[in-house]
Amino acid sequence: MSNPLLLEEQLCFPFYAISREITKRYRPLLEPLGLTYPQYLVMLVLWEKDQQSLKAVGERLHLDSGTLTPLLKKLEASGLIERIKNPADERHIQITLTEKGNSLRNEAEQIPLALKELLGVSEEDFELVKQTLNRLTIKMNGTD
Amino acid sequence: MSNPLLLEEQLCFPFYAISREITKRYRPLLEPLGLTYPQYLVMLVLWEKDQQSLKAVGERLHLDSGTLTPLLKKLEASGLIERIKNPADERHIQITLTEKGNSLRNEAEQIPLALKELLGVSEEDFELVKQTLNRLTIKMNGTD
DNA sequence: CTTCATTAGATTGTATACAATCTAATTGTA
DNA sequence: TACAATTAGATTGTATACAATCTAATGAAG
Repeated sequence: MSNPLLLEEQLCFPFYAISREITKRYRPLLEPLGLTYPQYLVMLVLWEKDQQSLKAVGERLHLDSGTLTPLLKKLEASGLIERIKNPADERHIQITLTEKGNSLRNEAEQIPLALKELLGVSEEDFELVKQTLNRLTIKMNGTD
Repeated sequence: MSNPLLLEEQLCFPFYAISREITKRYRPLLEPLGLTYPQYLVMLVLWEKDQQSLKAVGERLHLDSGTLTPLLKKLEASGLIERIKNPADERHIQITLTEKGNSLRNEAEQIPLALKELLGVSEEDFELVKQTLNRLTIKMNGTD
């Protein structure tokens, strides 16, 4: 029986390491767009569906207001989004893409393919990993 | 052809989300030991092999001095490690476990199993994911 | 022996994460 | 209608990450 405290035995570590590695490889692709990786994720969510509340975006990305409030303010300062209180319920803010935020989508469209090439992962591996992770996510959520 | 900018189409996002979710689930297990998750990883590395330089630990965890210096100072403040300049080459610091740091290992030994149960991942899934990720790591490193 | 390049850590500045708390707005209910 | 509970965001405080820069120590070449 091997040492259960070996780094390689932990499921956690590969996720931690790979996640950071991927983020790092996004950087040069996102820099021309003026986005960080979490900011890019927020933009993805908004490009899918404009005009969402902070809470809705947060649920999609599993991020709370402590993370999103400053991040959204930065995107607002960059002129990509607007944060407007919902008149119907002033507790909500509506996050809306600006013209600039919308058109940034065109440039972003090249990123997924460019990243795949940067990672050097084959299409089969890509699909295998995606499916494996989806299974894992479902299982993990099941214990919530 | 589906939208390549869909969040679910990104390989990146599951890693990002799962990695943070796992870290979150470690928290209640590590809190009694007075460790954060990255601090726990450093301790794992030191329990494997005591007396390493910051650089060696960093290479194992893919972390640089910008992250490790403050983290190691916290572990030192907790009395778990010592940071001593190597007399043979004063550019290196030797990171050494204290008595307390060594004995913490006994309490840590229960954590991997406890986490597995917390995640609710079957042994087969656990192995499948581990192998899939190892393959991916190799591929990714291949492009370095 | 000196000087220049290299190396290991430390430091600085920016950007997340996230628990905990706070505040204002809304809702449920006696 | 009052008023407690709930809810959405904002704020605060702590702990990473990491690029970029700095510093001190070592090594290499002339």
